[in-house]
Amino acid sequence: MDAYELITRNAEEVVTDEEVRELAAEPEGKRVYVGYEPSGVLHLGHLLTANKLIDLQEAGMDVVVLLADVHAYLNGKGTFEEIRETAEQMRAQFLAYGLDEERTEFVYGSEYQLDEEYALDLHTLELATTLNRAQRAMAELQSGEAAKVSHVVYPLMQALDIEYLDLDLAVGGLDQRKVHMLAREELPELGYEVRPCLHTPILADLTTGVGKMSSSEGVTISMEDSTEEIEQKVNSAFCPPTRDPEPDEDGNERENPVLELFEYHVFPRFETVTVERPEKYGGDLTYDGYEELAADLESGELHPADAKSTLATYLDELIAPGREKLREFRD
RNA sequence: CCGCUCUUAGCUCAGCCUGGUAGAGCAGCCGACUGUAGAUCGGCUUGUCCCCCGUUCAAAUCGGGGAGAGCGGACCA
Repeated sequence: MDAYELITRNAEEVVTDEEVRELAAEPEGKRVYVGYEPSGVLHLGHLLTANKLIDLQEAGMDVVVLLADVHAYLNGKGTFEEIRETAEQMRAQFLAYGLDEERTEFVYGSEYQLDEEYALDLHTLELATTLNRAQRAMAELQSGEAAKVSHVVYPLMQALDIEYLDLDLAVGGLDQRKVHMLAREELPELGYEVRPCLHTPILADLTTGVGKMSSSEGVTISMEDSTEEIEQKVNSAFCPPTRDPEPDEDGNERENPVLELFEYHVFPRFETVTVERPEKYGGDLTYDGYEELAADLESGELHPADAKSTLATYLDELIAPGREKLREFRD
């Protein structure tokens, strides 16, 4: 797989393709980042961008993981001390998951976001950005929460981070799109360079296949799940024998979350996938890629129940090391 | 600074006027049917009624005080 392919595989979009191709031509030493608001436990959403970071490391790039403690503070996530604690746990889980410790730089936002120069740039950005624009870019509010000034400052800081971390590429879930577009538009106004960005898909909700999987509602598989919990959650997932399910009664688009997890979590990390199946149902199956597996699910060759038990096994293997780390923190 | 409104199950809310310690829908859980899930059918669970004080035999309900949230006005002009 060449660098460009490695960098862009499983990406929902890159902005712009030309700029990313340029990076791919000479990936060695380029700095890329994802910012995470510290939370104690990583879930599959976090791990999706982590998969991309692993790809980028493999392509030769240097990875910066921003542990966004100031952002968490702005979002009302507690005191700095509490946020630090969860950030440390997060860091340990990322390393356990498979980020290369040698090529990963973990940075706390507070290391530079409180500097005078940063603050002045932030105010310049505030001056240049309409409330409406900032509001559209800000992170989703929890239901019932009222928008605060902190919430609109939040995305502006994300934009500045791209400059201050001296990055060549910004990575995030598709929900970060508006922030990145804001950054591309406003950074030049401050005399800074425009950087390309890359967005991963947003996984569908496990039980319904609708919308996005989130930790605040619905079912999420996370680093703290036991083998049994993973089996149980995967087994209760929505899984019609198709990769393109019909919309639900309310007309909402639905995905097949089981296939999504194979595509975005299992196959990127495993060369081959073996489905263990009783002789009664045809015996074991082996897949080298997502397409074959998806095709077999659609044709009926692979039954959803077997797909699920296999998925649970592989997810458990991915999660086990992080689960171990979390246990250490809690003892 | 002033005024108005709201606070009841995980969520959205009804009940309050005319006191008798609580309900609906959705969600959730369990079972049936499917070799998964969903859909369908059957069953079940859930509460410091925001807090404190008072009136009363009895307060979610009436009175007083307080807290939190939302909205509006005024000031700046």
